[in-house]
Parts: sequence; structure tokens; C-alpha cells
Amino acid sequence: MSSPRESDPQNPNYYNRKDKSLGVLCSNFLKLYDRDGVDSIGLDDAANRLGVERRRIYDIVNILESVGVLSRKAKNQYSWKGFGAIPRALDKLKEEALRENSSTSSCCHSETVSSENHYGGHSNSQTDRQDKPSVSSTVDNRKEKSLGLLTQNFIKLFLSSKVALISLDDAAKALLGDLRDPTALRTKVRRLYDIANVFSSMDLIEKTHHPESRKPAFRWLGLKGSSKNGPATALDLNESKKRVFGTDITNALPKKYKADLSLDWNSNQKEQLGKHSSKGFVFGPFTPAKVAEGGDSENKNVSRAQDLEDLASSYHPQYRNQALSDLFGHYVAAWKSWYVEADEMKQIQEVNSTKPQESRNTFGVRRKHSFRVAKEFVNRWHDLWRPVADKLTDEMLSILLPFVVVDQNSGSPIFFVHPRCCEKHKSSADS
DNA sequence: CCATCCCGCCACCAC
DNA sequence: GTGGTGGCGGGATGG
Repeated sequence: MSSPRESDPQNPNYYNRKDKSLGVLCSNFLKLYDRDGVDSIGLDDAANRLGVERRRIYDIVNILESVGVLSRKAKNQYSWKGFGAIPRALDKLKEEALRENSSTSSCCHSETVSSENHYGGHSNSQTDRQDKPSVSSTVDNRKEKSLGLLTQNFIKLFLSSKVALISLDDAAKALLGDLRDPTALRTKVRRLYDIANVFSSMDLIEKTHHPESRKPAFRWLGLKGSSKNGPATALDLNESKKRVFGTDITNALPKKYKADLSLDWNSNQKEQLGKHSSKGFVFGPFTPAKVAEGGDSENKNVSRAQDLEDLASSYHPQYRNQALSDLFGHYVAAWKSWYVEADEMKQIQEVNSTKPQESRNTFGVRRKHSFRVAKEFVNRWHDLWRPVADKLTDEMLSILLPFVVVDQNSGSPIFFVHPRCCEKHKSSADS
């Protein structure tokens, strides 16, 4: 006879839809398996450990497989390839996308992704049983609509076109080709939401809004500077993404679970970010890369950026509280895009002008972007932390404080992320 | 009201 | 039949 409303976080029966989204499930999945020593993944095992139904695991696994992170080994068994396998998979997709792009304009769908994707695997045996007249049609049909294939085609959309931003609606239309069935469209969009969720949790894409239309849209992030057609080795990120995690999973609790604000700090690298400034400020990720005052070579800048990036990834606190975790992930992604954007800008400028002076603009862009991103981040961060801010120990604060926002013009810090600190600075910085 | 997307029914398929 | 897979879309949720 009790009210079924359990939307109160204080309520032990608190239930939030987001807690069970494919995105967080994927995060947890990754936490579980993205570590040394993992080689084989059993679907039942995953489902049990994550506390979800098998069906959900299929969704994730299919998507991950299509970007090379996993590969199917046998029934119920997948082998872990890791994030290091992504660049190769993306290369391949891009290649295919370009090929298809040129020889197109007629209805082409199908055959987009040839059955054999996975480089590493000697996929022979029964791979080519798909020319049976009767069976093939249904098989093909089913395959054509598979989540995995849809995923790859979705990626191709980004890789082939110059469109950096795309709404799921548009994506669905594009992927449906000439088909005009509104029902099919809806279904397609639903699937795309699934894909977008897991990709978001992997930082492969990012959700934003279209500049004018205000409509939700997604931006491709890829693996930071990946498409940097550098010399040889192309995109080898030396297995970066070696994220540090705690040992246990967050929402292994079946139906409902209570909010848990306890934190899981990576006690180790606590000290190493000794970037203290004179006033006792501690600079963090948003430090503007010590912007080119005396015109330093860009090589230096690049390595500087790299340093900061490394700092962020090695200094990635893992919160038990999923919301905090997600938020932080969002912030890291945003921060990365800051560099990516700046780099792209720099390249363009380098082509357009032979002036050796343009690095100033580049950093102007960086600052601006940094500012915007940081501001949004801080606001949301602030709201989340307010309830617990006073319970934080000084040690905890020393970890949080590094997150500083810089002024877009001067490059100097304006306010700290810590709730206690940013409160008073916020208003002045806002105008 | 609209953007999201959880949830699980049930069709397929391989034994 | 049994069990693994995984389309698919109803309808709930949250903003």
C-alpha cells in the first residue's frame, strides 16, 4: 500500500533509469575486463557479475565487437582484444567507407561490411556458406539488420563524410537509404540510441547539440589524435586507455540500489601532481599548457599537451557513485576534444598561412574552448558535490582542487572547482 | 510533449 | 526439444 514513487534518492528503494542504461552497463563491463590478465570472456559470467540479463550483454558485446574490442571465440565465449584494437578496426571501416562512397549513388546497402572483419582471426570454415539460395536470404536479411553492422555503418557515417555532427534521426535516415517507412525509422533510431550510449561511455562519441536547431546530436571523437596520418605506424596509441580501476563493480545490484557516495581514490599518484603555483593554487587539467609566451616551438607545445593528457588519464579518480564517475568521464572527454580541436585548427592554419606566428590563434582557440567546457563542467560538478562537500577531508580536497578553470583572455585561473571555492568566484566570472 | 531507451517477447539457428 | 542469439518495438521515464 505504499506509494510506488521511489524517485527520492534518500529512499533505499531509489530507482533511477539511468543507473541501468546500456552506457553505464558498458562502463562497468569495461571496468571488469579492461585490465591485465583478461583474455577470455564468458557471457554468463559477465551477466552474473554485472547483475544483468544475458540479453543486455549481447547488446554490448555486439557493439564492442564491431570496433574490435572483442572478438567472438565460440559460443558464449569472447576474447578480449582491448582498446588497442580499435584504431585498426576504424582504419578498416574508413577504408571501406571511402570505397563505398566513390562507387555509389545507386542503391547499394548490403555488402557494406564483408563478413570477415577480424583481422587476427583465421575466419574460414563456414564463413562462406552464404550463397545458399534459400537460407542466405533470411540470413542476410537478419545480418543486414544486426546491431554490429549497424554500428559499423554508423561509424562510417562519421569517418567518410565531413559532417562532424549528426543527429540520430539523420543517421537513421542515411542508414536506411531510400526506405521511407516511418516504423523502420523509429526502430533504427532506437538501435542508434543503444549504440550511442555505449560509444559515449567509451568516449568515442560525444553528445552535444546542433548549433542552431538545438537538436541533440553526436560528435565523433574517435581516439584522440588518431587520424593523424603520421609516418608509418599510423595510429598506434601504445595501448593507452590502460585505465585504472577499483576492484568491484558499481551497480551489480539487481533492481534497485541506493546512492553511494563513498569514494574510491587511487591513493597512489596523489602526490605526483605537484603543480603548485605561488599562491598555493594547484593547477590541473585546465591549465592552459603554459601558453606560448615567448613563442616556443610547437614541438614543445605538443609534448606539453601530451604530458597533461597523460596526467589526466593516470590521475583518474574512480568514484563508486556512478553519477560522479560519468560526470568525470564526460569532463575528460571534453578536455581531450579541446586538444583535438586545437590541433585540427592548427593544421588548417598551417596550411593556410605560412606565417610562423599563428600559434597564438591556436591557443586562443584552446583557451576559449577550455573555458566553455570547464564552465559547464564546473556547474554540474558543483551541484553534485554540494551535499557532500563539507564531509570531505583535506586529503580528498587536495585531489579535487587541481581542477581549475582558466580565463580565456589572460590564461590565469579564475575559480576552483571545489564547491566551497567556486561559489564566490562564479558570479564574477559569469558576467 | 518529446527525446530516450529499458525490458523482455519471441523468432531463429545450431545442436 | 533445448539452449544460445539477438531483432524488435511497446510503453515507461525523465526532462
